[in-house]
Amino acid sequence: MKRPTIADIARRAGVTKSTVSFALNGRPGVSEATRARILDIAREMGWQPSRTARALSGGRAGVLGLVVDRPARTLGVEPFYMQLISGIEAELSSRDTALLLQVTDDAGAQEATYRCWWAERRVDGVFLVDLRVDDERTKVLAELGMPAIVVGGPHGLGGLPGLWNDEIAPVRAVLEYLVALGHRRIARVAGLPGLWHTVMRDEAFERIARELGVTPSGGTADYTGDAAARVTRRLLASSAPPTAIVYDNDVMAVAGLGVAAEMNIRVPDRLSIVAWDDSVLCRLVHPPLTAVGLDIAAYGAEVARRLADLAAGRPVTSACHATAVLSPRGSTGPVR
Amino acid sequence: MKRPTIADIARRAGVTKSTVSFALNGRPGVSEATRARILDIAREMGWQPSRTARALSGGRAGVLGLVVDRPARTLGVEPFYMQLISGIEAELSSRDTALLLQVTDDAGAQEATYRCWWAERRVDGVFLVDLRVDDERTKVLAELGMPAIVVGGPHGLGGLPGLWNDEIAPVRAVLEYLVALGHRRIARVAGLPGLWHTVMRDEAFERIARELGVTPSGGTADYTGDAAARVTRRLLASSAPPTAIVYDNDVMAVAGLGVAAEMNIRVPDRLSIVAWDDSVLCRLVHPPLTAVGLDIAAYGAEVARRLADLAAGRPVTSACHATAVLSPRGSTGPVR
DNA sequence: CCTCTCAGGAAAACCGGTTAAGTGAGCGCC
DNA sequence: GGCGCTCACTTAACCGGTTTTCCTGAGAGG
Repeated sequence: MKRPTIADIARRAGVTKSTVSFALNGRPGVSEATRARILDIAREMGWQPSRTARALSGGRAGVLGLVVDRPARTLGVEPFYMQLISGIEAELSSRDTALLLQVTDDAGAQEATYRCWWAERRVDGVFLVDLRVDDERTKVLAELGMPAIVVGGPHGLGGLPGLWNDEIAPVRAVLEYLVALGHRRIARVAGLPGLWHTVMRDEAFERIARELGVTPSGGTADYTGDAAARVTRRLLASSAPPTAIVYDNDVMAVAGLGVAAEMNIRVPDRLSIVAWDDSVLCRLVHPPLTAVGLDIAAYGAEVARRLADLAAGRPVTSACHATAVLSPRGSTGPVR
Repeated sequence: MKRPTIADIARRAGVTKSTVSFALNGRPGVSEATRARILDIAREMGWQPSRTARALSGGRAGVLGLVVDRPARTLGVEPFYMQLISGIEAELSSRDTALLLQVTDDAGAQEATYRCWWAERRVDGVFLVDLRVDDERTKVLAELGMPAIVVGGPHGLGGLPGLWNDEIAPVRAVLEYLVALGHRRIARVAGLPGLWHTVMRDEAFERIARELGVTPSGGTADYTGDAAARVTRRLLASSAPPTAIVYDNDVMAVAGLGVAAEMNIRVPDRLSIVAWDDSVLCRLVHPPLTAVGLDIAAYGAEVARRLADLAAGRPVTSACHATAVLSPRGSTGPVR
């Protein structure tokens, strides 16, 4: 009960392997009658092409890779990646391409993973996420000549194409919204320093805040609730505490809300909270969090589309994908 | 600048491909001197075996598959899967095996995916998660003769080995804990009906509650915050509302906490909340949630180990992996 | 000195496809 | 009638490994 191969089909059809291959792939050089007969036999025998054989012969693995290096615990609770992955998946599955996932705790191992995957021809290309400023990985990928797309990063990094989102406009939207509510002391709890979008937002926040006559303050955390809680406690315990805090992801914002509850600071009466990375998490808590978000699954799909094109040899340009929009909910209100 | 193949090594070493293959795989039939020379050359040329070639020749893909069919939005916020995946990953990467992931919204497509993967020899085996009672998938897998392990299900399903956790003892632990705090009206918000562990917990909850003289109540939700919130509102609005609610996952428990806040019901003063599936999410909110949990990453690693063994042809038995433990935190307290 | 044995390595088949090159029949055209 | 052309298909090489079979030469033993 072995699975059928094209050789089996060829034998049954009384032709050769190559004819079968041509017929099954819809290429010219086979008469319609023969083609129909071959297709019938293939269907009847339940033939499916062997991925590995195709990959070996065609030189393409039909697999794209994604390395995520955040500790498992952090990763689990942060919706961003799962949404991105599911968006990528949706696009790839329609293209008959698979996603190879690697979850690491070690940033250094990532480069090694890329080298290994490429050397083994295990993947046709990779998604580069969590781009840092002066990211070494872009150089490695460029050097390897490995198709790669920078998810959330600018163009021109080692010549790799990127797909990013507008990080400036949402910062302005959030600040103008808070200012309109009367807030003048606004803090920002930033995510991992060194990440490209963190730097972008930091810079925009500082600049636009001053422009709007707001006193910016803030701190840095690593996207975990614990770190965000520490920063939030410090901010709220200061002599001139902020009346609004903007968090760089949803997890930290929820943690901030928890700290407010713990300190008996009512939200939004005495403190407004805004989350980046809108997700169900924001609507899970009470009050629901005002958040800046976009359709991450759609973003993932677009990124996947571009990387697939790139891996297939088609040229891909860099682009800005979308601008996150602000969804006001219960966690923000006029300053007392 | 092509990557080196064993043929290149053979040419440089003045031997044949087969000798190189034997040398590189540590098989007998090659003199130590020749072996050392070949290994040197291979290292110098930066040779890496081609996955696809190995897979084609050896008949093994070096890939294990996981199909998760929950909508992207739900999945993203639920830490369980990411932790499981990262545990699986950790184990597999040390075995030089990859994880193929498919995220579906459609339960029906899952069976097709298995068939396709197996026909294309894309994977050597699959993880079967979210086991339902009378699950059709076990039959399909058994029929295909595809190595598979049931994650969180009993033994004997179509002969597939399983690795599950003790679902009974934690139910007893939670109920005894709540009873000791004086609770007599305890509700349970169950997860997706039809899932094996939901049924197990339902049954255990009912039985042990009666045994302890507790009036059980409850409802069913689909693991989403929205559904859990609806059920919670109904429970709390009833004439004899529960003094404690046990939720089948962390996301629903957080939603329940939100509903309590929205209804001005103080936790734990007037309502105690217990979450299954402990995760950072439980410690993110205020008060932090009392939860029943276990090391899911370790569970994933053990499951991966077993499936890898199975795919390699080694016999694997079913087993109970662990018993979740109760971590009391701020969301539970003595009944008023 | 002849044979037997066996290690070390060569040759070739194989896995399941793709693809370039070759072949023979049928046909139109001058 | 011969030439060239196209069509439909065959032959054979190739992808990069693994594995089986076969060959050769050296050393041991009688």
